[in-house]
Amino acid sequence: MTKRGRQQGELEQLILDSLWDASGALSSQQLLDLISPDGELALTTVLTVLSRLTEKGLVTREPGSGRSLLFSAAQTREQHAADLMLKMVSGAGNPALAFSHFASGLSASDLAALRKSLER
Amino acid sequence: MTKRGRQQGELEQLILDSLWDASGALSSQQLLDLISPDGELALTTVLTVLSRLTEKGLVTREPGSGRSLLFSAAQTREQHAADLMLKMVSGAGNPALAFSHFASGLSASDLAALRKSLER
DNA sequence: GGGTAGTTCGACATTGTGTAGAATGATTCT
DNA sequence: AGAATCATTCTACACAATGTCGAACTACCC
Repeated sequence: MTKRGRQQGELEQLILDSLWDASGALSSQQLLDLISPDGELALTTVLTVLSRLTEKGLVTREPGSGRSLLFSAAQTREQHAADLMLKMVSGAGNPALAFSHFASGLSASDLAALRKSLER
Repeated sequence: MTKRGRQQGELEQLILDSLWDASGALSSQQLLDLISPDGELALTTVLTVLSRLTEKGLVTREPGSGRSLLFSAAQTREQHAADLMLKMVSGAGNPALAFSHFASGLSASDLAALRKSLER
């Protein structure tokens, strides 16, 4: 067997979600306040995860005021979800069949949204 | 941090794929022959992975001839892919937006298949 | 120039996966 | 029945990804 392919951790996901929910870019300290208001986590923990997410290309960094950095998600939450869905399709065998299962699992409103997005 | 919810390893995927490609249920030995015709892997390796996949609910086992067991995938490849896609949708934030990204990433033929599967 | 806020480095624990030898248990052969 | 056989389960170890930080480092501000 050769080597592996990635995972998605819980804290990584939490941080990504926080970045997506935020209006703009956030500092590490702001992230910490959002994720762990009770001071459960250390700031360095957040920073470590942020650098790992950056390595994976999921987060970007830009200089903020002074010595600090501002972090933001590299893609929107929706683009990210869509990318993952597309990856599933490639490994789905018979896409037409997969789509029909997929469609039957969608809620009525999601189904309507999907139809609409295909209209153009 | 509390507990996790995992992903998919390489050998696990290979075994799932073999089960999906097979016409019917397979014995551990048949699986081994498919996956590692050169005898690179040990039979116990395959069995360990099979029991992990069974724990995850991805593989089912039934009694075969004699002492042996027959393994098969719990769902079709397409159902599995669809389930994963549906899970993405729930975490996608704005599904309508996710769908439009998704649609623009599909090939023409996949797009046609998706449209058709929504027609009823 | 020294203090400080914020980052990077290095470290250690936990868990998931790959890998397989040893132990167990059922089937069959004589 | 007792022995030989052979598939499964148990136990174990290695390695990578992730969670978690303390310590060291460094740029900025006064």
